[in-house]
Amino acid sequence: MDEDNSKAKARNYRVTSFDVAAEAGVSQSTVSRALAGDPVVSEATRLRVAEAARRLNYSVDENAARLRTGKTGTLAVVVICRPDEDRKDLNPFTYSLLGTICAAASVRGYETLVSFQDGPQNLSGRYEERRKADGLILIGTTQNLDAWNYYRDLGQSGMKLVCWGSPFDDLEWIRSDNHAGAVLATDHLINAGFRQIVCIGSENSLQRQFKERYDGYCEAIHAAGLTPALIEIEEGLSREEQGRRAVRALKASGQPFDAIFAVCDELALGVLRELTETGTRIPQDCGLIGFDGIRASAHAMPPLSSIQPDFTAAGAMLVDKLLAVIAGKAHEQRRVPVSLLARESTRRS
Amino acid sequence: MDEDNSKAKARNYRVTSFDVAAEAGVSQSTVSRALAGDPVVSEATRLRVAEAARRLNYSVDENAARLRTGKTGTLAVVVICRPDEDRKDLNPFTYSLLGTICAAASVRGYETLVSFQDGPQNLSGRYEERRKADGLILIGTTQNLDAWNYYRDLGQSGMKLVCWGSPFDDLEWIRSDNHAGAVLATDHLINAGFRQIVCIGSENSLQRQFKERYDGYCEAIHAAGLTPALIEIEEGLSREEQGRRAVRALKASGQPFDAIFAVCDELALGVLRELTETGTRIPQDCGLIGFDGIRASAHAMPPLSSIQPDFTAAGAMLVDKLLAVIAGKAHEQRRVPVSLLARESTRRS
DNA sequence: CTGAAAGCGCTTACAG
DNA sequence: CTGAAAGCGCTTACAG
Repeated sequence: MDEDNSKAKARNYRVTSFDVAAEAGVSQSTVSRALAGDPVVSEATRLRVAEAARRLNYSVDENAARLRTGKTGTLAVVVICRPDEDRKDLNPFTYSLLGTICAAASVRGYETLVSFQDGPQNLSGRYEERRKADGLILIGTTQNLDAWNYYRDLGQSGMKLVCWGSPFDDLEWIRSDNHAGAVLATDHLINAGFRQIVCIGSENSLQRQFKERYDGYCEAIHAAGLTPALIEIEEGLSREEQGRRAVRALKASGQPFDAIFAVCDELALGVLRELTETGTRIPQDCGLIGFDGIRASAHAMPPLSSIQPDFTAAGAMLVDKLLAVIAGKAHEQRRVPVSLLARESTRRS
Repeated sequence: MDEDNSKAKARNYRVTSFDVAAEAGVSQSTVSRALAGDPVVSEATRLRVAEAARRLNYSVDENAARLRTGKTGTLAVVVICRPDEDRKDLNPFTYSLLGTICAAASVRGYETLVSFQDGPQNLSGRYEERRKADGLILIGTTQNLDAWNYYRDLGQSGMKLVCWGSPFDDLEWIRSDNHAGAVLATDHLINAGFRQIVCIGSENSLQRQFKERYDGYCEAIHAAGLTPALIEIEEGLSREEQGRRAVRALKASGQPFDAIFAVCDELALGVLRELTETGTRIPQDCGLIGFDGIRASAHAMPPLSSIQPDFTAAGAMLVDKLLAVIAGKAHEQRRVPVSLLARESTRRS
């Protein structure tokens, strides 16, 4: 501890560009230009400065640079949580997206300031005003409407903001190609030989993607000359519980079914559990496919077929759209391509 | 788009503390003090300034404040990935930890700068030098040794750094109470009536926690008058594949077993899959418990018993230890408490 | 309790 | 190609 203290004191003096300038025998402005890679400085000088900086273990103070340039080189990522939700229990889909956003930002030379927000005392998106970030990416649950209204207002007032799957059309958004994905899922069931395919999902949810997926399902069902059927999920429950209850409602309805398309994986996991526990075997008695491609669906028994968005593309598109908004340019891309993950739960033997 | 442009131009002029000063009829220094809540300013003045700031929609430019104070109010969180690993496929345990770290930092008034790092071109922890963060929290896989060596060097050279489950003792670390957790898991199996309990794990892995868990297992086994047995996992594979192969090795060995303690959940999921596919029923033919409490284990069929660290405590301890390191204070806590998640995979009926 | 002034460490016109 | 100087927007001794 004591040695550390003396070390800490030695580090208290900060090496600045003036020190490097003295060391290299040039002016401070030249140091700044050389280190920034300004092509106007001669190669010889650039090397001399770089060498001096290395010797002194110098790094640019990016706070000072930012103050001068007005740019932060940082993007804020806000993850909206349910008010009562533990931070560790977030939807894994959200976490995957967070990972690819940070990766995409990094590749483009930006840092990412991440925060998890839920209640009103917790909502704060004024990163631009406080000069902490150049713009903001919003992801997370659509079920926290207060939070989305807060950010909608900020978006209206000119804040640079893009989001994943917004419940509102007046924000800049990116989403999975839900329609195409639902067609893919439904066609997959049809091709496997299933005929009485029920959709467990919603026409009215704030989750716009649920409606989009239901529409895609209907289109594929009609194209095959079959009849669509929807079990609407109950609001205000966990996805797993919604899935369980939808199965009970389906069974109680007497409606015949040989396969289920659940509009998200967490729903599908509840469906799977309820069916299995009540003696319906997957896929022998009932085929099942979800949507989102979360890891848990691969670990389910049997492994659950799903539709997976290209997460890497999703992160890149969110970052690129935000950078376009910041630059005041147009950015038309909105839909992330999806693909089929065919696993055992849809294998008709 | 055109309306937005004019708006953007109008916002181009930045409101500063001087503008607020003029509006409130006080000096700029008073504005700074009033907004910082300095108790020396009179209540009347403070209110007048706050009102003026609100009218002008003013926010402190935190870059400027930081330049002046030398503090960033930011903690860097670096997630170490495997070099070949997709950002979206990270261990869910890591993501849960990331969530609770960000939450704990936020409660303590700090922002979190998050980055995912893998290869050498990608490693950069010099947040302090560049004045981007006051310190760094390191989490993620222990399997990327290059990355850990890089950060070990930074830690040695005085950087403020704490990590989760370091492979090195000379860094400041926090870990689950692995010994107690393993005892909990093993006693749980013993109490359920299992007697031939095999551990699938490692004595030599860089993952120190694997050894700690194995030791806890041995202690509980010996205390019950039973005989321990370890199947050592093979290096360089995915955890799931390691689990599968360990089961094959176990079966090939002819060693009798009626339960398995897998030292992490991802391993346990591979074990579960291999056993189920080869006709061994869980828990009727073999009990199974993992460690880490990841979500996928709850969704497995049957749901997998596990040992769960208190993630909220883990995030808080990491942040508190880092803040202690930054302040030059001692912080003794290192072990995160764990608890048993008893599910079907250990239910002996 | 309040104000005038210095200075944090850069970048970037402006000269040469 | 390089240097001297201004200034980004704050906080905080120093006076009063």
